[in-house]
Amino acid sequence: MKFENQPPYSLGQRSPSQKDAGDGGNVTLVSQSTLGEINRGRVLQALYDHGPKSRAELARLAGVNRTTITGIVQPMIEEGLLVEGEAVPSDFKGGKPARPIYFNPEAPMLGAVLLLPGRTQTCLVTLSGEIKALTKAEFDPHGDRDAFLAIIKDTLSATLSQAQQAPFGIGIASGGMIDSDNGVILAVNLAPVLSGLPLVDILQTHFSLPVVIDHHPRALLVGDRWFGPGRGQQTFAAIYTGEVLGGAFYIDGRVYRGLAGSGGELGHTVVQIDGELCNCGKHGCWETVAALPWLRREAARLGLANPVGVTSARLVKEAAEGSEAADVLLDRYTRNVAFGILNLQQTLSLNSYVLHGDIAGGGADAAERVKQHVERLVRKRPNQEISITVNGIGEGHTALRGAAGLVLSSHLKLVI
Amino acid sequence: MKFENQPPYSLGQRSPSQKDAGDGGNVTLVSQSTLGEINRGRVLQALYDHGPKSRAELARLAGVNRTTITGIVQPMIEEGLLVEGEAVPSDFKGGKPARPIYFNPEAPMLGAVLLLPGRTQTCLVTLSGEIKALTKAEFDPHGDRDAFLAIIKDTLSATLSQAQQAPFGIGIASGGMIDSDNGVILAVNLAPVLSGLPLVDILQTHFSLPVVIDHHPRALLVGDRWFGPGRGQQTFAAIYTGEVLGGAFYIDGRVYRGLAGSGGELGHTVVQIDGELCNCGKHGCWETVAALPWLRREAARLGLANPVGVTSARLVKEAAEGSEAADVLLDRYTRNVAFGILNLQQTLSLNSYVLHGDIAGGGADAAERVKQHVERLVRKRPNQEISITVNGIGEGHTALRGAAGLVLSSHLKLVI
DNA sequence: ATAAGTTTGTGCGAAGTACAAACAAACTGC
DNA sequence: GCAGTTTGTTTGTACTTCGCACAAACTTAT
Repeated sequence: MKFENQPPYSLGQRSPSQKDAGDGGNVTLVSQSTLGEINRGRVLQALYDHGPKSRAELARLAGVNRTTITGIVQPMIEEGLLVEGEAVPSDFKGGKPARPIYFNPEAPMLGAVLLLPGRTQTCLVTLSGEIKALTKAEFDPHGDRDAFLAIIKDTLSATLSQAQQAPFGIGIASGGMIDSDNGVILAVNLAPVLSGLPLVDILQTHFSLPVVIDHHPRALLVGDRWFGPGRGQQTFAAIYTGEVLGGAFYIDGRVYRGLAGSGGELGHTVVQIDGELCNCGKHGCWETVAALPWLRREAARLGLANPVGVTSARLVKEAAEGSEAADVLLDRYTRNVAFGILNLQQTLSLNSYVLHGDIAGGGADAAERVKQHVERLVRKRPNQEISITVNGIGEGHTALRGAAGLVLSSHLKLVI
Repeated sequence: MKFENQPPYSLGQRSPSQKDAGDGGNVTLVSQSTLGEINRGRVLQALYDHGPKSRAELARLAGVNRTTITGIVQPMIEEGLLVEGEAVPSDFKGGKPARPIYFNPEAPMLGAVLLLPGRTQTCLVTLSGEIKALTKAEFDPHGDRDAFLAIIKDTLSATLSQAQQAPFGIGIASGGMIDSDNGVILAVNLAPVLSGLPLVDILQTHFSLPVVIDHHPRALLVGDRWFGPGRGQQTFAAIYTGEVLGGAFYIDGRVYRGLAGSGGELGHTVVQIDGELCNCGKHGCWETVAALPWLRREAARLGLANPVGVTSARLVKEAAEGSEAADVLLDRYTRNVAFGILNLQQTLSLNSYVLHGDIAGGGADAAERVKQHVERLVRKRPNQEISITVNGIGEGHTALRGAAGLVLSSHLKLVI
C-alpha cells in the first residue's frame, strides 16, 4: 500500500530547537554487549548499596538466576576488581556457607581533584571510599595559565605516585560554570585563570588516564550517593550554601545534568520578583536571601557581635545559649533556605534533601528548622515524607569523594 | 579474606526516607526478553519521530545491522501493528527499491478520555493521531458517584462501540491531584464527586482493557510529544495557563512524574515570598501572578472594557489595534509567565517550552513576548537557544491525543 | 539484450548473555 | 551415618544481535 492520504505525522509544527537529527541520530537500540555492561554495572551498584553479598543473595536481590550472577561476577573476580570473602556460617539449619563478594582492596583506586578559587586538593580514593595521599596546593587565581597548569600537574603527580598501580581515572570537582560534556571550565568569576580551560583534555593527554569534570555541588551529590547519606537512594538532592548557593539532583538513579551540565543553577531561581539585585543581574534570586552575605548583613542590622563572622553553626550555638536575636535570625534564614527547597519539591517531588556547606554546619538543629518550614509550605501528599539531613563529613572530603565518584559513574558504568 | 576492618560502607548516616528496600528491591538486571522489548519500542518510536522508513533506513538511523531491524519489525508486520508500504524508487543509480514501513491503519486504536469539572469527552485515536468517534457528556460535579460512573461508562461504551476491534487500552487525562501509579484521582477541588475515585481499577474491570491515567498538563505534554511540536524531541516542557497554572516535563526521553505522579506542581512554586495569598494557602505562588484571575483583576484596575472577558488572545488583538493599556498589561502578564519559565530553565535547562491554554491563545505574538522576557532574565550559555512555541491545535484535542499517548507509552513501551 | 554496479531484503550460522535443571559441596540436626 | 537445606558449579537451552553471503530489483553503459 501507499502511505499517502495519511495525516502529516507531525500535526503541530516542530519547534526550532531540535529538528531531525542526522543519521544515527537519537535512535539507540541496545545490543547484547551493552546488556552485559548494564548488568555488570548494576551488580556493582548493588554491592555499593547493600555491602558485601554472596552470589545467592545478589540473585535474590535482583530476582534472577544464581548462574546469571556467577556469570557476571566471576570475570570481575578474575580481573581483580572484586574479591571473595571468607565463608559466613549460615543462619539456617544446614546449608553450604555463603561466600560474600566485595571490592578488592588491592583494586586500582580513583583519582580526585577539588578545585577552589586559589587552592586545590588532590587525593586517591579507594573503591570503598577511603581517602589516601591527600595533597594540597595554592595558586594565583588571577595568575598565568601555564603556572596554574604546572601546579595542578605537579600536585596530581605527587598524589598519583603514591598509588601502586594506575588508578581507574581522575575526577575533578570545580566551582564555576562547567561544560561537563566537553570537559571545559567555562567561567569562574573568582578565579579567572581557570576560565575557558579545557582541563579534561589537558590532563588526559598528560597522564594518559580517563578524566571527568563536574561542578562542585554535583560532585557533592555524587559523594553523597556513593559514600554518604544518599547511598542506596534513587532520588534526592544536595543543597550547598555558603558565599553562594548551589544544588544538584539525583533522579531515578541518575545524576541530573541538563544540556552540557547546565541544569541545577538553583541559586539563581527567583523567589522574590522585586527583591534585591543579585550579582547575576536579576532581582530576588534565592541566593540573595539564603547565602552568607544576606545572613551577615542581617546580623549587622540586628546588632549581633562580630557580624562578619556569623555562620549557621554560630547562630545555633548562640540561640541554644539564649540569644533571642540569634534565634530570630536563624529562623528567618532557615525559612529563606526552605523557600528554594519548597520550589524544588513542588517542581520535582524529590522528597529527600542533603544539606552541605554553611547550613550543614548548623547540624541537626538547623536541618530540623529548615524541615519544619518546608513542611509548613508544602501541601501534604499521601505517603510522602520529606527528609532533610546534613552530610556530617568534612566538606572537602565529600567533594573529593564525589570527584572520585564521577569516575565510578563514567568508567564503571555504575549509573545507566 | 574477611571483610572486617573496612570502613563502614555508609560513611554518613542514611536519611530516613529510604532505608534498604526489601528483597528484590532496587536491583534490576536487564534480561534478553526485556532487551527485545526495549528495542521494539525504540523502533516504533523512531517511526513516530521520523515517519515511514525502510528497514535499511532504520538500520542506518540506529547504527545496527539490517538483519537486526528485520528481526524486530517482521513479527510486528505479521501481527498487524505495522504494514509495508509500496516500493519507493531509489535515489541512487540502481539499487533495489526500498519498502517503507509504518503503522497499519487497520491496527487497533487507542481509547482516550478527557475529564474536566462537570464535563467529559471520549474518543478513539489512531496510531497516527487521527481522532474518531468523539463523544461528549456532562455530569454533576457535586453529584452522586454512581451517577457519574454510569455516565462515564456509557460515554466510553458509545465511543468504543465504533471501533472494529478492541483498542490497545484507554488513557485518561484529568484535572486535580492524581496518583498515576495507583490510578486514583486523589482530589479535584472543582469536582468533588471525582475525589478519591480509583478510576483505573473501575474501568479496567468494566471494559477488560488496560487503563492509564495522568493529570491534564502531563497529558498535554504527551500529546505534544507523540503528535505535536514535541515530536522527536528528547527534552521539553508543556506549560498550561488558564484559571489555574500547571506544567509537565519530558526529560531525556521520559515523562517526568516524580513519586506517584506528584512532580510538576509548577503553579505553586513561589516567585514572590511576600506576595498575595494563593488558594493553596501559601503567598506569592507563580499561579497568583500568571493565571487568568490576576489578568482580569489587573484589567479592571487599568480600566479595560469588560475585564471579566479578558484573555491573552483579546489583549494581543487590542494591542495590535493600538490600545496602550492592553499592550502594557500583556507585557506585564507575559513577564510574569516568564518568571516561572526562568526558574524552570535555571533548574532543569529544558531549553524548549510549549505553551497551552490561555497564553497559547495569544499565538506567536504572546509566545515571542514571553521568550524575550525569558532571554532577558536567563544567563546565556554557549549553544543553548531557548525555544518557546505554542501548540496551535485545539485544546481538547491535544489533551485527548495525550491521553491516547499515555497508552502508547505504557502499553507499547515506547518510552523506557 | 546483456553485463556491471549498486542498494535492499533475506537466509544461515556465530556470538553474547540469561535461564533452567541437575549435581556437587558444605554444612546442621537427629 | 543419613536426611534436609543452602550455596556454588556444570551443562544445555533460549533469546537476541551480528556478520557474511546471496537473491532480488533496479539504473546505466555497452
